[in-house]
Amino acid sequence: MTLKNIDQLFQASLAQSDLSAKQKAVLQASLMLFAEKGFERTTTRDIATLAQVSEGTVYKQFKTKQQILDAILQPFITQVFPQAANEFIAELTARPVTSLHAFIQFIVYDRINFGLTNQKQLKVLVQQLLDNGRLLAELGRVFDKVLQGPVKSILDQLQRQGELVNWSHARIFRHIISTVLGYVLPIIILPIADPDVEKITAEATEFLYAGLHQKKA
Amino acid sequence: MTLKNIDQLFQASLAQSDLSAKQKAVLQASLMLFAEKGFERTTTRDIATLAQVSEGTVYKQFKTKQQILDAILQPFITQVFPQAANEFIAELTARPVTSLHAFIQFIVYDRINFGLTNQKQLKVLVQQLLDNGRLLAELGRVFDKVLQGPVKSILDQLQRQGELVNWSHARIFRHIISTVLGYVLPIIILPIADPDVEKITAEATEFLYAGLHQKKA
Amino acid sequence: MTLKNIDQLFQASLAQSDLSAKQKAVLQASLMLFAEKGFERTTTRDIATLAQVSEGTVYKQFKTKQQILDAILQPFITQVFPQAANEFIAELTARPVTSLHAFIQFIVYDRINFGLTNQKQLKVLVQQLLDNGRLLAELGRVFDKVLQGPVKSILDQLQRQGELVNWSHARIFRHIISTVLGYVLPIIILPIADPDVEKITAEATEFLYAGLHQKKA
Amino acid sequence: MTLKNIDQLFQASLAQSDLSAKQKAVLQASLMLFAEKGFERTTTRDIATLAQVSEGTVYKQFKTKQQILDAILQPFITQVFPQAANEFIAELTARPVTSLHAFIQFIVYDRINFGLTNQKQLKVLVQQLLDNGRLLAELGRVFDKVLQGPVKSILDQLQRQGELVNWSHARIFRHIISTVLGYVLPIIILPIADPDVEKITAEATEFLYAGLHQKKA
DNA sequence: AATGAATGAGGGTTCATTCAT
DNA sequence: TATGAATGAACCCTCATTCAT
Repeated sequence: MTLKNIDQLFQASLAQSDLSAKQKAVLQASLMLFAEKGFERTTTRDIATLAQVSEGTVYKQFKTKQQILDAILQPFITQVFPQAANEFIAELTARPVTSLHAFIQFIVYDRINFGLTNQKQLKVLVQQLLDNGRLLAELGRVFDKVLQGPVKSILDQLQRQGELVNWSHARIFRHIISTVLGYVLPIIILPIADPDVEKITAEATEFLYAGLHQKKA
Repeated sequence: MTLKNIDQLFQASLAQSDLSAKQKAVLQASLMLFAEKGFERTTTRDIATLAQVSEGTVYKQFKTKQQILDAILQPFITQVFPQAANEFIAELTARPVTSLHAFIQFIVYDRINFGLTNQKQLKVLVQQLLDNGRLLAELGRVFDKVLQGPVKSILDQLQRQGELVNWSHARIFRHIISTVLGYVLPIIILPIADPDVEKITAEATEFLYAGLHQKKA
Repeated sequence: MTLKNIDQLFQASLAQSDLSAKQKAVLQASLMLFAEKGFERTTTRDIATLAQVSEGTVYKQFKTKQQILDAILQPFITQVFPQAANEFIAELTARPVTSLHAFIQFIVYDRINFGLTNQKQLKVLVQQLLDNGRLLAELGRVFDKVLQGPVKSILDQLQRQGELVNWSHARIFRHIISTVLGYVLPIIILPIADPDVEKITAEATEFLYAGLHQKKA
Repeated sequence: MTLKNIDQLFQASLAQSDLSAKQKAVLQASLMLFAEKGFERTTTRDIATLAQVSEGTVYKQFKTKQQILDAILQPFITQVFPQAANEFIAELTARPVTSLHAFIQFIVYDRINFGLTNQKQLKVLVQQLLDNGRLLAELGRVFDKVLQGPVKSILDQLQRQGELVNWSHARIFRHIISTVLGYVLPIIILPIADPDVEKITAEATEFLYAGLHQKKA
């Protein structure tokens, strides 16, 4: 069974770390608070309180508040995102790609759900990405990796079939991502209560398909 | 002569305000510092020093540090963006819309330049948008307004001509914006030294045109 | 009129500094507390309270607690001790040196009084000298300077008269200092209530005279 | 074979105590660290680490950090110093006292060597003596005791022979100690690399002999 | 007995904000 | 009006001490 939720992936990542239960609670609480109020406005006392732990315990494992943030971000880069990518790839390869439209529809639906399921976590990440170029760079590397595996062969196949425009895979990905984010980010930021996922998916898919499919000569 | 630079618009906005020269210097300095280091990491002493003003003076006009931020953000909403929108509209109406492709090309080129010219200011804004939903909402209202004026008639015309897909203007705008941001935001965040504006414009235009033009029956 | 009291010299040193009244109060309070409880056991809150000042004010002038200590020690080196040395020299030159015995008697009496009058200040200094070799080195330089001026001519003269042993002035000084400290330091550390200055002076003088005067062939 | 080194005496003192090996390691490590960085700047974690012991173990025997210091200081008072004194006395009695000059020369040479061999330990002690008057008082009692045994008879004999001035033994001792410390303490504090023991001994002996021997009528 | 994770009071320091001059 | 010294709450972090295992 696949995990579609960053929380679960984050838990799993924590589970296989050598941190004690309390240290994990610290990271957990930090994630919540950083998402809610931002890094700067979260105090170490807040963290300790929410984690039901003393302030001293917070600093047992992590030397500084910044290291807590790093400890949260690092698994995102090295674990959560690759893992999410892998599962995404797994689902992709599980089903035979019948057409470009089906492919786009799947991706859009999958990623929109992913985004909406993990609103809180994405918010922290986006905030940090803004003054942490390194983070974005590493995230870029994850995308590159995704673009190598089965995605590459699917795109190649679709291009060979003359269904998909002959652009670089990176460019195609950029368009897909920005279109999806065009729907997801506003929802994350304002928070919109009940987004109509079906409608969103339909709209994004329709636009992307039109933009990416090969026009017949 | 038109202003393409937020700085100039911001100056102009300040000029017609009833703030003293020192208060303007405070806002100016605050903008610089908030962009550079973020709101939280900027101290009122930093601001006073850069503005060549005493800390007391900073608090003469603004009751709190937060009010300084508001004072910067408010003109963005009420002045800078509408002004930018108006100029954008003015340029748009100045030239007769010959075709959807030309229209898209113009918008994309114009907005990409706008974005790249104002990287610093946009960074502050994006940062604030993340934990200030109200800001995004107001920004949305500005967009709505832009979508009423000449843009509306242009889009209507293009749709009547059968060139532009029959989607809502808001949706069309969303696709344009997200596609442009897909190129601009990475440049703002990492900072990429010399972006190839021509290539970016060509790619975004090509994709948007394909995605938005009406397929003949 | 001469100042025999480090407190007064310290005040005078403060008076001609550009520190505000509150900053001076901070240094004053720090001196008291460092003497009483030691540097480490004195908190910045203690200092603020005794100085009748907020903790923020303590840090207006001095960036760290250590800098407060430095600010106290530095004038000791550059002002208080040279000043004390100068006054000592002045008194020395004021009276014609009639004999080695009178010379020793005067020095011993003067320095013992100096030490007993400034017990508290000396205690801070001695404590700091222990883990601040630089301080001792600079103090050494002050002694060197004292050994140049009129003291030099007096010792030279006494040696030429065949009254004083033909040792280096530094060595002679070392013996004088250690003998005086042999009486003064125990009083400073335990604190002995009412030291018999007359008796102490007599004993130290008798011993030093015996040790330092030239035995006739 | 005699022990001239406080370390060895301290070891011996530990050996006959009922402390476990780990507790001894704690005291050992504490001594090292207190000497190096001072009591306040030494953390219990430092001690535990150097002693290769857990922090819990440190607190098994000693209720507080202060008790560790006490546990170190107490043997100095009750064991190390008396032991050192006894050995000093033993050596003294082993050789017949031929003259005042030989007596002084022996003491000076012996104590200067003692001081230079145990620089680190003396530094801790001196530091503690400064804000621990009780310690100095007890040290005084040790001196008193030394002044009772064979030293007393030697001094008596020298005084009867008309070689040694007729001052109280305490006073004579004070002069000897302060003269020796006048050479030893500066070496301990700055640390001077290679002190010329021969020269120091010669100088101190010469001065003390002149100061203490009986002038013929 | 030994461990070391956990505690929490308190330390030095910062900084938004106030106010006497 | 403008200043910047002064304030003090609150921050991040340390460390002596405790206690479950």
